Amino acid sequence: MLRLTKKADYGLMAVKFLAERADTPSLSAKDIAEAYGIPPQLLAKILQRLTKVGLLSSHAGMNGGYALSRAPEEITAFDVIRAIDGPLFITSCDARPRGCDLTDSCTVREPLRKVNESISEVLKAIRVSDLCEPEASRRVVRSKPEILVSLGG
Amino acid sequence: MLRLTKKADYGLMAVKFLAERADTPSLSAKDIAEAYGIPPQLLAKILQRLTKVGLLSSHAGMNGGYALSRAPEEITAFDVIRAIDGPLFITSCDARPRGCDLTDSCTVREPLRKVNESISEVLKAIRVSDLCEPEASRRVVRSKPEILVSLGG
DNA sequence: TAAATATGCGACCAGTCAGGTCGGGATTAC
DNA sequence: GTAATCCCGACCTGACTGGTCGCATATTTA
Repeated sequence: MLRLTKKADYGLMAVKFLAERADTPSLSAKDIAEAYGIPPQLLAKILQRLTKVGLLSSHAGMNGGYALSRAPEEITAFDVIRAIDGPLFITSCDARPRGCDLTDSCTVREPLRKVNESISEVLKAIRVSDLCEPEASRRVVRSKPEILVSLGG
Repeated sequence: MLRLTKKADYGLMAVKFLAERADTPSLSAKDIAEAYGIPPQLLAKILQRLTKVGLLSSHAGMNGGYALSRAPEEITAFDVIRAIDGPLFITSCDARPRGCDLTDSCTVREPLRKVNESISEVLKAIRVSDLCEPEASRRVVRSKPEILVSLGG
């Protein structure tokens, strides 16, 4: 499995959409939802969450809507996903309260934590601006902090 | 979120356990479950799955149990996780039937698929033998196929 | 100022799924 | 033949995801 939620997908799509239309003063949740055919009210909640963490700026009222509050180069996939899905933990143990019952006996926690970090780095290496690139420019992003998996310590 | 299931955790723990005791002729599901305090019946099902895909070999009857069917160096975390959790898809769309409704409009699928591959590579770079290393030898595994995230193509 | 359009937010609901249990059948050692 | 073990499908339950509803608030415009 290891999949992220549909909400995160929607969030990424919306952010990309906003980035591509940075010139447009403000786009409403409805606009974006219609563009992709996703439930407007659901997307609304997602956008609200992204606004709350400061990735988007919002404007209520007529002709209101959302806009990126930072440049597309300054926002990573990691930012978006974490804002929506919460902190990502590859081990189900780490998902809250002081570890699972096996905290003591679990022997694969530590190595997996490292894997977790690697994945985070991969996601952090992807900027929203990367998502927007026209298909022509097939850039290859070498994930900046080279992926290391350090085991046993 | 983006976490793998508890079952996968258990599976990894069990495989590690078996690798560390390769000398022991055969270890039962009960043995392993008790060692870690995990539900025996649940672990049993997990081990059966791992057997089915050929990672473990089983032996019924008294003094029966499980053993790795390959050397610990020949089994990766990816193998174990995929056997238990199924193919890993970071996008919730890819999780089955011919993509979601948005297959056409979804614009982040392709980039995320690349992320998916990167994560797979990370997991493939982790061998069971790596999990077993005594804490002393703090090896650093440079994930072999250098992680590339190629976008827009 | 009233209407229309937006965001903000909490409550709620239904379906899915992960984690776990139960029970019965087949194998093998002693 | 009996005990230990693997094998396997059915089932249950609680949590969570995806989605909806309704209301309050903000802002523009006529």
